Amino acid sequence: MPVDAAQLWTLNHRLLTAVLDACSSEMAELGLETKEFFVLAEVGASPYPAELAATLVIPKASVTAYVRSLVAKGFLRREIDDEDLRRHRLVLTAAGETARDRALAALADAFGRRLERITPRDRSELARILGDLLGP
Amino acid sequence: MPVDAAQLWTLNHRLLTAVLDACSSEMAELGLETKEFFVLAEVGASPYPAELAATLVIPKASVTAYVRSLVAKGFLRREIDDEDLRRHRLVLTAAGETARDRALAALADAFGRRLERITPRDRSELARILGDLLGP
DNA sequence: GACTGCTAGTTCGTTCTCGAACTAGTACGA
DNA sequence: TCGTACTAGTTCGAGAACGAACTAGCAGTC
Repeated sequence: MPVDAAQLWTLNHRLLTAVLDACSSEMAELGLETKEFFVLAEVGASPYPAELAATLVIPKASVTAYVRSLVAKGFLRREIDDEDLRRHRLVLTAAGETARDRALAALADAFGRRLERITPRDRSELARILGDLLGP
Repeated sequence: MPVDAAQLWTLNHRLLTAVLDACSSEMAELGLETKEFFVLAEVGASPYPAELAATLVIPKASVTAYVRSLVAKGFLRREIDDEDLRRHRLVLTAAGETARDRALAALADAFGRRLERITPRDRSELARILGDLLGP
C-alpha cells in the first residue's frame, strides 16, 4: 500500500480534534457539551437511545446521561413508543432544534475555514471518498 | 459551498470512531488504553508533556495521568532535560516501541480494511487532501 | 399462561478526566 | 541580584464516563 493507513488515520483524527476544539466554546455558549451535541444532532435520524448508542459508538449508560441532561435543558423530550413500551422515542423540542442548528452551523464554520484551504473540486472529491469509505 | 461541512465532518468522525472501536480490543491486549496509545505514538515526535498536550489537544493534567500509567507499565521513561530543568524528556523503552508498533499495526489494519474499499488512486488523493487541510 | 431468552433503558459504584491551584525553573529588565 | 512575568509539570478534588447488574417488556415455544 502506497499510503500508511495508521498515519493517515492519525492525521485525520488530529484534524477533527482541532476543528472540534475550535468550536467547543461556541457550543458551550449554547449550553451544549460536545458529547451531548452528537446526540442532539443524531436524534432525528436515530430517535431511540439504543440506536444512538450503536450509531455513535458510545455506551448505553452514557446515552442515558446525555439524554437526561438534554431533557433537563429542554432540548429533548422522551415519549413512550406505543409499538414497544420498552422504547423511549426521543423528540427534539423547538429549543433543541434551534440549539442543534446553531451548533451545526458553528461546526460547519470551523470546518469550513479548513475546507477553504482546498479547491472546491477537492472538497467534492473528499466528500465522495469519505462516502465510499463509510458506504456498504 | 456545494459540500455541507458539518455533514462531512460528522461523516468523517463516525468513520474514525468506528475504526478506533474496531481495534480497541487489540490495544487492550497490548496493555494500552486508547488515549495512552495516542501519547505513546506521538512521544517520538513530541517528547515533552507540554508539547504532547498541545499537538494532541488534550489537557496537561491528562497527559500527566497517561504518562504516569505508561511509565508504570514500562513503556516510557522520564529523563531530566539538561537544557531546561523544568522539562521531562520522555523516552520510549524497548517494550514501549514494541507496543507502539503493534498498536499502530492494528490501527493500520483496521483502517486498511476500510481503505481497501477505495482505489489506490483515491487513497493517495485522500492523503494529499488531508495533508492540505492540516498544513499551513 | 408459564417458561426461556432476548432487547430497551436505567442505576450503581468504580474509574477516568481535567480545571484550578501549586511548586519549581527560566528569562529578562532595572 | 532582585523582581516580575512567564512556562513545565504535578497534585487535588469534583464531576464525567461507563461496565455490570438490574427492571421491564417483547417474542416464541410448549
